[in-house]
Amino acid sequence: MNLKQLSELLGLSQTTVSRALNGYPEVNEATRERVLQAVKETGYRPNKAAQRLATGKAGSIGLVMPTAPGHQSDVHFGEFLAGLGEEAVRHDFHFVIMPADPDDEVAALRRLAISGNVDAVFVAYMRGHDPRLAMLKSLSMPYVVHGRSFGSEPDYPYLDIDNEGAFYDATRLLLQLGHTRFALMNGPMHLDFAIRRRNGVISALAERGLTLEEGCMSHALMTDEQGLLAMEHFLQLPERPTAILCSSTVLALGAIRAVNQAGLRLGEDISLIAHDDVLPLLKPENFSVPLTTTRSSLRAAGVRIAQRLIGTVKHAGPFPDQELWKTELIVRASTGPAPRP
Amino acid sequence: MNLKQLSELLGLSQTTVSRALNGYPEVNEATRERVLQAVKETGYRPNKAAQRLATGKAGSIGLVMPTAPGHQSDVHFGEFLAGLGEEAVRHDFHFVIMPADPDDEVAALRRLAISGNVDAVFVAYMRGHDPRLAMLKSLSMPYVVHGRSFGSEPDYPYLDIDNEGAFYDATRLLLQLGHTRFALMNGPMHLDFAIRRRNGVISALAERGLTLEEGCMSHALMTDEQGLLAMEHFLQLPERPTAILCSSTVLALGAIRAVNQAGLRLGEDISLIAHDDVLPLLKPENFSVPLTTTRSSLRAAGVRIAQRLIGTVKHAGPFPDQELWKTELIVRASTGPAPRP
DNA sequence: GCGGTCATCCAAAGCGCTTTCAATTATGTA
DNA sequence: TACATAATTGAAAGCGCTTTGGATGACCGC
Repeated sequence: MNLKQLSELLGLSQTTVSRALNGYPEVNEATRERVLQAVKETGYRPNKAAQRLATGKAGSIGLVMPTAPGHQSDVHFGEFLAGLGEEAVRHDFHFVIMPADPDDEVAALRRLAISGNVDAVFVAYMRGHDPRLAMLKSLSMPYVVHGRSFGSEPDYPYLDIDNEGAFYDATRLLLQLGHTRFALMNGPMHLDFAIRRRNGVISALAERGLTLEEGCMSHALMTDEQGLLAMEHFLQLPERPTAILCSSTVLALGAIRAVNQAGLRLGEDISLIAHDDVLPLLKPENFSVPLTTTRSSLRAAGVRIAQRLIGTVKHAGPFPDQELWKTELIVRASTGPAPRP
Repeated sequence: MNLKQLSELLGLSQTTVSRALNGYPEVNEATRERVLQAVKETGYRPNKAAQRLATGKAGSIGLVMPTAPGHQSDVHFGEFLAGLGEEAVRHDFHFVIMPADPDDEVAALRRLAISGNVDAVFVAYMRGHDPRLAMLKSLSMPYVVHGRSFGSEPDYPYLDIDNEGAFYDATRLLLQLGHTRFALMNGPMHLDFAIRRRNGVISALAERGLTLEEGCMSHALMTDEQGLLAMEHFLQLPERPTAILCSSTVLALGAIRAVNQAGLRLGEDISLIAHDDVLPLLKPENFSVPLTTTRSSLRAAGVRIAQRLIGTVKHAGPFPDQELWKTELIVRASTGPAPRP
């Protein structure tokens, strides 16, 4: 069933039927009713491809999913997607996901954008001086970035959390508890959030005249294995750190395993604060020693970004171009006073 | 830049350019070279919407993502998606993800299929007597199902793992170790895999004249919390089970927490075998007591399903309609001889 | 009774591509 | 040399929808 058939069935022109369907005012209410009724009976659905060709609108937002044979799928990604989805479903939008090799993201993003398959794109895993920004700006397609790009002019639409503030506050808490030997277990160094978190830690330490040694910093993929390795390394240092800042509860998972294996007690010998993206799988309160965390829901960020993207496409009101969310610092049992030497 | 402009630029007809681009044989090689060169220089990309309208092919596969405000995002889903993506990227396919309320999946699937946005669909989280099967069959669109539907005629294309066999074998192993009191921690009862796994356990037990009490079975969402709750319940039974079969490493996470909290030792007081979907986040060998598991990679299943789907759309050779993968039973430290009474 | 305003509706022109049917030229064959 | 055959290329007809630019009456005020 297509428009032509439907209009013939009704004895109307395609024009009128199309207008009735799309809520144009210049069609008689009685006629509109008749059309709507016929749609119900026949189960007519407009062909999206044709609609898109005619209007240029696709009703979908696009994103690039980094993936490769060896590439670990990222829980964070799934959680974010769930947030996007939650909002998209309310507006009858869908996503187009373009899987791409992580090395090929710029090109993949461009392909996606000019494919005509999407009305807007969303970009995550921002890096310092991210090359995608220039590309996005040249594209004249709505976009929102999750995170920011350190070193780039902040003149693009983004939603980010205050990573620096979060880790600054967390570090201050540990300082107040008397800790003096710190270590930071971070995400890959080229990623924006990792840069800012490190800066947060460093500036809080600097206020007390402390510094973060190179050996007390790890930058790695946020997997539990890397957490284990990093922590094992920290624990073997001559001046073993007593305060650990950790960029993810996933890293914390491995880190705590290392702590246990070393026969140390979390919250007593070692204090640890992790950033919590509110992954359903990894609740900080469910760790054997509940984790002190800086919290910000990744899923909520997904919802918000979808809102902004879809809103922009639909020309529904203006949206703030830049949003910076504060995180919460939630104290649980994994932090305690620095052990007496 | 569109086809018309490109063809004018080249002094050729749209027909010839189109054919050159799509690899038709009836175009002179020299001409084809010239066209390809021009494409490079101009950066021309065919408009997908137009292509789709003309051919009816979309170059994408669709799937429904269950999601809702309260709905927990599922790690299993993300992992599967990664597998699909890995294969899709090789063929320049993308996905269209339609987020939908879990109660609305049949309708969402239908909408997706007839939207014209996808060439094939994929369906997961199969249930007993799944109503989506009838719908899919009526659709005349290629599809592959992950899992099967207990109680339905197996005349649809699927990829499944031998859930019954896996849990049968696991149960037998525990029987051989001398266990006699069993419990099963399963996924939601309406899901096909849960039904089959339960049957596997029951039939292995039956061979020894044993049965699985109603109280020794839990059917719940596969989250660590549910694992904790279920295990706490099991541990309070008068005849406490010593052998636990567990449908997911995620459930096991919570279950083991309960075991530890009760002061029991895994692998000694309690033996546990979990099914391992090979989630990067949850490696059985990284548990404090490494887990004995039945293993089958969810990601590999994703890759394979994408292969079949894309292959079918591209008319690339015939594919087996039904595949049943065996699982591996890998013994680690979480299983041991039944404790002496 | 006439120009003017509304309220409705329609014919037809795209949107950018693929594909059928035909035309044109080059190549071989008798 | 004349004719069948193969190799290339094009014109034009869709694919199913939206939208522009009129029609066609009905209704009004003068």
